[in-house]
Formats: sequence, C-alpha cells, structure tokens
Amino acid sequence: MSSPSSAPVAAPAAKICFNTQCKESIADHIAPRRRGWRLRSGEIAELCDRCSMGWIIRDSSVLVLRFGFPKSPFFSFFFCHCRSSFEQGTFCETFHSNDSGWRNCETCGKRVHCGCIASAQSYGFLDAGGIECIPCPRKSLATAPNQISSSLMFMQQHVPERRDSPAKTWRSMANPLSGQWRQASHMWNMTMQSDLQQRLSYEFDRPSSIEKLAHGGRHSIATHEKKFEPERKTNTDLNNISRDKYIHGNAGENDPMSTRKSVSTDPCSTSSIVNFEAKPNSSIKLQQLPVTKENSSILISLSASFPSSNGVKEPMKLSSNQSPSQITTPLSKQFYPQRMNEAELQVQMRNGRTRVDAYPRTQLLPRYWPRITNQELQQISGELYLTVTSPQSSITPLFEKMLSASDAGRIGRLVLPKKCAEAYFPTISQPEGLPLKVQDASGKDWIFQFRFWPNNNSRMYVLEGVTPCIQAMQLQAGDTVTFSRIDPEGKLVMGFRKASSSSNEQDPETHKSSTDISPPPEADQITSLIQKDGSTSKLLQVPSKRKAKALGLKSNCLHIENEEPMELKLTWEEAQMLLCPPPNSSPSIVVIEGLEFEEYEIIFFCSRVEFGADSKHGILKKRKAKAKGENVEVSDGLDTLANLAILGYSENRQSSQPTTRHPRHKPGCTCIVCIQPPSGKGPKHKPHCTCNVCLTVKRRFRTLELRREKRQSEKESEMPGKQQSPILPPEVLPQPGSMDAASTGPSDEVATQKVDKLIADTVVDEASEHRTTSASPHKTPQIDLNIQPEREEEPLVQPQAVSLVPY
DNA sequence: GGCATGCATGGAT
DNA sequence: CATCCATGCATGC
Repeated sequence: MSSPSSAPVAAPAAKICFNTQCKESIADHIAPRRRGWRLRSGEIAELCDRCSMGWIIRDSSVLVLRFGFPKSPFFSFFFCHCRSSFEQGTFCETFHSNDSGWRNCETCGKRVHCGCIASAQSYGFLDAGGIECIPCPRKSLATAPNQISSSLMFMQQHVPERRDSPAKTWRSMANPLSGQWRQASHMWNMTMQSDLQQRLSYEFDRPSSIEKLAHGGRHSIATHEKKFEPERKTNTDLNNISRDKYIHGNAGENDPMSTRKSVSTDPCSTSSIVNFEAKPNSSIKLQQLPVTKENSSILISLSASFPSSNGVKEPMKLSSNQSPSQITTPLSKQFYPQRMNEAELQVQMRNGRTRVDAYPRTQLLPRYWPRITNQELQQISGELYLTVTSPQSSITPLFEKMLSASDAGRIGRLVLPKKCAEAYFPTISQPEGLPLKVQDASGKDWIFQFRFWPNNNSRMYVLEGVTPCIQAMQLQAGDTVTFSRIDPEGKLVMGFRKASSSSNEQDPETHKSSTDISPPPEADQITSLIQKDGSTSKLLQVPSKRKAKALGLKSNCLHIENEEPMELKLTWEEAQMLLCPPPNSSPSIVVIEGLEFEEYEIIFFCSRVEFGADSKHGILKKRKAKAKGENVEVSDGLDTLANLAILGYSENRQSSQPTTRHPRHKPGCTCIVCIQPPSGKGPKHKPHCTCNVCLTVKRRFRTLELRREKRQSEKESEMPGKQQSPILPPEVLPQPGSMDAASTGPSDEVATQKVDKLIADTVVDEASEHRTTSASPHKTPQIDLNIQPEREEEPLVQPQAVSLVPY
C-alpha cells in the first residue's frame, strides 16, 4: 500500500483530506491553502488542516522561530498539527510492509524499506552507494561523534537517561519526504538551551559521563559511549559519512529519535522515539541545520518573549538570520565554549562539525546546570541584551552555583566548580589568574579575580573579590548565582536567584501537588487544553517532572517544559503556509520589486518582545470580534506569529533588535521597516525617503489602505444592519497616509502598543482555538505519506507571499 | 588582633 | 576509589 494509488484519489469536489487516515472534509475556503504533495496524476493532494500542517512542517527547515513554550499558541498550533499528522506514524509497519522498495542495509544487511516517505527517516544514503539503516549509523556515530548533527542527536538520546528527571519523550514523526524530512527532522533536534544544552555539551564532551546519563543501562547505547575513545574519533570514514549525511540533510538517519529506541529494529518503523529532558525554564532550541543549496531558503529567526509564569516578560532572543551555515546558535556556543573563535566556530558549523573534538572533555555536575529562568534571563537581557549587546547577541546560560557559606561569607571568595571554570572562564595557567569582568543583571560591571590554587594535583578555582557583588545582590548562602555568556561578545553575565524563590522560579510546578494536574494559570494552559484533547498524550506535554512522574507519563512523546523559549526552523514556505489568510479572502497578485506575491491582506503588527505576550496577564486573550467576510482584518494569532517570525528574518542578524523588517526587504535594507524597532529607537528614514523599500512600503500601504476602505464601504453597504466589527480599533488601524516611512512618532507608538495588545490578545486565543479544534487523539489522523514527491514538484514551496501591512 | 591569602583536609559525590 | 569542593587553618601583613 505504499503506492500513491492506494491512497484515495484526491477528490477536490468532495474536499476530503487526502490522508486516508483522516478523510476529514476540507472546508472549501481552506482547501486551496492546504496542499500536500504532487500526485502522480499531477494533481496536488489536498489535506485538511492537521495533515497539511504536518506536511508542511516537514519541509526543509530553515526558518527559525523561537518562542516561549508552550505559551506560544503558535507552537501549540504547530505541534498539534505535527502530532496530529505524524505522531502515530507507524506508516511502514502499517501500510508498507508488503510493498516494494526494500533495500538492504549496507552495513547490517537488514532489509530497509525505502519506498515510502515515512520510512525515509529510517535509513540513510551512503556516499559509496546503498543505504544504511538507522542503527548502523548510530553505531558509527558512537565511535565518531565529532559531528554536530550526530553528536547533538546522539547526545539527545542520553539526555533522558538520567534518572533524576523525567524523560521528555518525543515520538519522532514519520517522514513525508525523504530528503526533506531528513532535514526537517533536524528541525526537531531540540536542545535545551540552558540546561539540556549544557548537559548536552558536557555529557557529550565527557564520555564517562554518559555512563551516568545512561543510568540504568536501559539501552545498550551506554556501551557505545564507553567507546568514546578519542582515538576513535579520528575515524575519518565514519566522520565523513556522518558529516556528509548531515550536510546533505540526511542526518535524520542518525536521529537518535530513531536510534534510541533502537529496540525497534525495523528500520521502517517510524515510531522512533526520542526522549528529551528539559529542565524547568530551560530553553529549547531546534537545532539549526545546514541546508543544501536547493532547499536553502529564507532563514527566519525569531524568538519571542512570552510572559513567564510570574508575569514577567521573557526575553526575546532574536538570533542570527544569516545564511544558515553562518548561524551560530547559543547551542553551538554552548558546544563551543569560549575557546573557539568565531571563525573556527563558523567553519566547523559549516562543516557540520562540533567542537567537541577540540574541547576538553568535561562534565558539569547537575547541580551546576544552569536553570536560569526566563525571568532571570529577562533580568539579564532586559538590561543588557537589547542595549549593551549587539543585535545578534544571545545569552547562553553557562552554569550556576548555589552559594555556600564560604562563598557568601566575607572572605569574598567564590569557589567555582572546576569544570565550569575551565569550561567557561578563560584558561589560566598561573594561580594568580586574571581579572574577569562580569556584568550583573543591572549592567554593572564587576571585576573579579579569577584564579585558582593547586589542590591535590588539581585546581581549585575561585572568584575573588565577589563580596561587593554578593552584597549588592543581597545574596547569602543558599542563593544561587548564575553565569551566562552573551555571545558573540563572550561577555559574562552574572545573575542570581534567591533561595527563597528560586525553586518556584525554577520549576513552579515542582511545588504543586503531584496529583495536581491542573495547569498553572498561564504556562500550562496550552498543555492542559492539549491534554484535554488528548494531544499531549502523544507529543505535546508540558508536565513538570513531578507531575510527569505522578501522572506516570511515559508516553512516547515530547515532553517539554513550559515556558521554554523554543526555536524552530522553518522554511520560508513553511512560514508562508502558516500564514493562513482570512477564510474568505482571495489572494491578489502583487508585483513588488519584480517579484510576484500572492497577497492576502493581513494587518501586520510590528511587535518585538511584546510579540504575543501580555506580560501582565500571561495568558493572552483572543479578540472576540472577527468580522465575517472581512478581508482586511488582523491576521489571526498564528498569522501574526508567523508574520512576526518572518519579520524576524534578517540577513543582518539584527536578531536582538526587534524590527519591523519585512521579508521582502533585501539584505542590508535600511528602510524604516527594517530598522525601526517598535520603540522608535534607532535610525530612521526620513519622511520623504525615496529609497526603494520605503517607496514600496508606502505604495503597498496605500494600496491596502484603499482596498480596506473600499471593502469596508462595500461591506457597510451590503450589510447596513450588521455591526461592523473591525478587528482593530480604528485608532489602531493604519490611517491613510500614516504609513510614512519615518512616522514613528508618539501616535505610532500608541498604535503600536495597541496593536501589540491586540496581537497579544489574538495570539493566545488563537492557540486555544487551535487546541480546542485540534483533533482528539482518537480523531487524530495519520497521514498516508506513501508518496515520495519530488521537491521540485512540490507545490508547497511555491511562494505564497502574504502581504504584511506595516502598521 | 584583624584580615587576606594560600594551602590542606575531609566529607561528599 | 578518585575527584571535587566546602571549609578549616596556617601564615604573613
């Protein structure tokens, strides 16, 4: 049943989801936007929302979205659909076992089904020809881990192996696209930016640690790690294989999601599983992948700030938006602590290699894993990130330490964990060490003497002169200081967490009753809703450790701690697909700068950290009014999020500086849309700037304004009795002529705030809507992806530009 | 005597 | 059992 013919023929008239496991009727107005792969007949498979989302997210991953999780309805939406489409993907087992397309693994000889999309994740192509099933590359990787994708993913396998934390499991989803999904699978290579990330770094760095991580010896993988002998990493053949796979987007075969549960020896089994573990408040990042030329598309990087549980806005970390190969994520930084220069890093990133082969093998004890909360990160970033640091900066939590009595005492010596010091602080060879400048959250610089003294053939690292800082922070024994690094400056930032509140901040739910499954008022709302519809039982669950334990959650799903900033990487097309136009809208073709855009009218909101966030209420409300048939309306939350995500795109890596940059703008564009943050700060184009982009923006704005007015007038004339329900209050809606490229005056700011508010209101409810409308687990369709569409045929990659009307 | 510094010790991991 | 590290303590100013 692996042939497309076995799938129901797309019946546009009936508008039934092409996915045989779904067969959900497709609303007419949605159908045109929910296209899947090209069928042999030349038609395009039409999918329902869920399936199509599952489909599109498997496209090559370039777009980077970061958002708080799970507060981001976008994320919720995203995963709901992912899950709905794929999480139960046992496609091969279910559908394809008897079909053709089987090949033998070149390594083990095992039969591997290569004929279906879903199975594409189960094998990899070898450079020398042939294929190799997942477990085989993994074995290779075990001995040749110095390759970023493999190493990362390999490490990910072990993250949940720790017994002191519940595993976050993630059921890998089936692969709709052979090559594409392999890349897309990278998209799901999540790391916890702070905690997990930290651990990934160290756990991988230190082979011996993995034994600990693989505590319990649940899997034989632990034995593999014992083979992490340095000399074996020189196995260039293996490395090359791994790297090539990675570079060619095939690293998905190495996906630990698959290997971890390698007990499933059937390479076709797509129910591969990966267990993730996320510490509270750690951030999750979907790992950047190198992209091949053909699938390299616009890189969008955006991280959003969402209100933390305590209502404090979390920092928005806008990461770089350069070419994919240039991206140095905090994760990569984490993997490459301070001892690698950017050039090295970039080279290695480009080469798909990590620094682990050059980095001293160290391991942090769990108690030093950074558990910096978003609030703390905000605390740091709030003062530093957007002001002191460069736009492309990112904050990487390094480690933390609970102050001992002596640390907090008047002696002024803060004993540093040896491995932390060696990993993240400058290398010092003399006991005298060197002065180390550390900024606190308020931006104040402190200069400590970073030094050591010999101790039992070892070293004991201390920071001297910390007393003033400790006192300034009013810290005492039991409090925790956190060290983070702002990259790429490498600036050290010191935060703190008071003992009295640290636990709550770290994991607000750990103090809840283990039987308390009621979600926290904010962060877990998505979770709870998803749980209601059953989704979390498979993919999206955001339990606390304790809760997870209490609930006996051991499902093969992704458990992600809430509130964790997350970074997704999507292709531009994926982003576009996420931009759902108003149901009744029809696109208009607009040519801008020589490019044709299929334009849906969506009010674009410019928002940065406030994106989707209501710091006060935490949970955002959706605006209730939605004008029926209103073409010109605020995009719904997802659209807005996507828009904002898109706008986060920046070739200039102005990642930390939120701007209203429009994706259509070219690299280096300095028009107001690109450079003007919502705050109004920064360079401005002159009111009468005649640069191409400004003119374009103005032109587009005028066009849309006129169109909007026209529609409104038409609507009013058609529905005189019906109350006009503009999505935006009039004062928020852009006024004709107000879209002056340089109009960033107070009125604009007011409008911006209102718009942001509306966005915020929109976003959360949108998530709720998607949650509530998400299929129940029983209704969750599996998508029959027994087709291997060629990418060039894929209709989804057709640019479907969405007009983003700057406010 | 008070304080800073550097080393040693021993419990914890 | 080795290592880490919190802290005690000796020494010098």
